Amino acid sequence: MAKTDNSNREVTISDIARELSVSKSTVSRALQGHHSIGDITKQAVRELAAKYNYHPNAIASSLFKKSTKTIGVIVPILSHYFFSTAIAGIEELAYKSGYKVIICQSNESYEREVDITRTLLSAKVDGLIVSVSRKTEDMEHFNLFLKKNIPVIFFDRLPDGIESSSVSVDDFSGAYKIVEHLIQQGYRRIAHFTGPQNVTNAQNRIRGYIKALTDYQLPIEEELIIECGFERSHGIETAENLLASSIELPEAIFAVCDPVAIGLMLTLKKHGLKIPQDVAVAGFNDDPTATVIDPPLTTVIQPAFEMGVSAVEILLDQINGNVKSIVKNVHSTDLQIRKSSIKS
Amino acid sequence: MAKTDNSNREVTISDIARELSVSKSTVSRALQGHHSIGDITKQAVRELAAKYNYHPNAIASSLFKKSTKTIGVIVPILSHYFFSTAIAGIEELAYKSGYKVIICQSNESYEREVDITRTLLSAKVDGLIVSVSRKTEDMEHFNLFLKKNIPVIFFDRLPDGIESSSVSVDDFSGAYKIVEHLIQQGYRRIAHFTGPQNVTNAQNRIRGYIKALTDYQLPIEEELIIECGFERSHGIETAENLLASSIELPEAIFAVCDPVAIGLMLTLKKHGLKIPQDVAVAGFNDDPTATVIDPPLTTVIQPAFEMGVSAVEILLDQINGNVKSIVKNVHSTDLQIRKSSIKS
DNA sequence: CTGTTAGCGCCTTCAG
DNA sequence: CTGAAGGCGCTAACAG
Repeated sequence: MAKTDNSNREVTISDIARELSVSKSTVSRALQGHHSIGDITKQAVRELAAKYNYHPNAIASSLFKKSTKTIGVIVPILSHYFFSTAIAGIEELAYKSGYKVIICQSNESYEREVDITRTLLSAKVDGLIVSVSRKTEDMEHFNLFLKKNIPVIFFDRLPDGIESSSVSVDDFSGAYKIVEHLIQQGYRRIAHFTGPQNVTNAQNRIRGYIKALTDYQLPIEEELIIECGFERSHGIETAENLLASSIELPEAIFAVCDPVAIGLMLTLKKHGLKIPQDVAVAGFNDDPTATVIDPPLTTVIQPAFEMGVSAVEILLDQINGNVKSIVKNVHSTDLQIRKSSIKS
Repeated sequence: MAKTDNSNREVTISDIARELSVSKSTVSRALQGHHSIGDITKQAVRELAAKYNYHPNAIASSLFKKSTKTIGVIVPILSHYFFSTAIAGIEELAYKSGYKVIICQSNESYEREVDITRTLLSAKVDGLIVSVSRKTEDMEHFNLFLKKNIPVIFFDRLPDGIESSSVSVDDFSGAYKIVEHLIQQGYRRIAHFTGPQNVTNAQNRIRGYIKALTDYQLPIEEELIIECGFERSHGIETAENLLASSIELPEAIFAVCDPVAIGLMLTLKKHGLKIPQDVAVAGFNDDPTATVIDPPLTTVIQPAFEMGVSAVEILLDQINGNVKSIVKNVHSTDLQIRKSSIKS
């Protein structure tokens, strides 16, 4: 118990070096299994490190190496199934690749998103994976990363006006396929509960919807394209408004995502309407609730977990300089037909 | 373009200092709004910092300050509603308090959990919030944090044999209340689909179940306490096994959590059984699916988001040394009675 | 009000 | 095969 015994200090390579009467460099090299270190030394260093519960200070190492082995992730909201599943995929590959994941939620606020990017820039993340908030129009805060050569991968919601890699699903064709399916079932007057219009995936789903109607020579009725949010509560609200309005009830409704479709179905059922007899419903996402509701919901499968994995794959390629060019990864979608859309 | 122009280097306080012909300390102080710096200097420094998109290197600062403003979070699986919602609460308060959150999922693997703690120890997180994997029996890896005076808060699933603060719900009384409700509805033969037994909350729910039966002088039938996992698939499997077995169908089933209850209900319905007429069902969690299934599921509300917030509150208190002693935060639960358990 | 100095813990040339 | 030295970017005494 010398007076230098600062009992509550972390053990460092210096401590180990001193005790073993070798230099810090030797310890450092031994710890990382450098070939040019004698086996006896290596062994001794490792034993002492284990004995003292030594854990390398990744902060110090990052400072030197200019790489934190950390990736930042920004999503609008963590508790949504799609996002939490995508993050599970992100974390999975990141973990296997030795990367840590810092997660942040923008709560759909532009200001918070900007603030988060500042924090992440300071944290010196090696890369960024983002699904932008629906309030975000200006993309300068992401450009800061690109200027500093920190790769940014956008997923699900892609921003306009910034050139960077992305992972998404083919929203257009997914929407097209599901609307086509409704048409083929014999539904003619098909409404669409759409998402906020500054979010690209919502735009693309509308386009798919319109294209399908057009291809099948059905009229596009403006009043049947109704703006809505992404949540169940928005689906309920929009459905209530529709039922209270003078608009004649459509034969089928394609909702921008499953939570909205679920809200819609609950509302229809509450009003005594039968699905699909009175109104057919289709969603997007294949949320776990889709198979729970009665009747089960027809939807488009969006591979959330795999999208997260893809985002990390692309990100690591860019971090490691394997790929310089911009990659636009578009996952294909699968139609999942269930009873909510089957004309009996 | 002097030859020292390393164009792709990050701007540091040294660069700003040089350009302004002041010392690094002055820049550092100006940036953090130190009172003893002249307004003109301060102004000049800030303008230049903004012009160069300067972002303080939090890594360097952490190295000096021995605090990373980062908290580590370990959960078994990210994509479960309870966990993703709890994490949303964690992130919310952490963000407001200037902390970053590193999330990791153990995938219910003990080895991975241990490995993650090593990474987090190296990352020098200021604190840890954990829901242990169901395979975890040995807690030494968490003791390492406590030995180094890094606070650890356990939530939801509390480990045996380690003294640390925790956030949980009163699983015992939640289970007691819901079983009592079933009894009061007139159900007598009540089964319980329980969770893995090395997880404390599952244990406590069993205890609540048994206590309620005992208090109402109903027999405890071993064959009606059936071990199950925490997922919908486990509920389906366990329900199928029960239906295929020689055990007489109970009047009501209390499932350890909503996903299991949902799996159970889907299976019962598939077999043409009516809920609650043939079998009543109750769950735990108030998952979003509970209000979607028909009939809506009676459950116990567990305030996931608030639990996350509480965990961070306690953690920050301990990090800041405000509270040294161990805090056991137990949230109370609320019974949410819906049609799945109402005797008609 | 500002500058000088000395690290935080680690890694990697460059010498032996 | 090993050691010495310097520095990553920032901060906080300690001096002016």
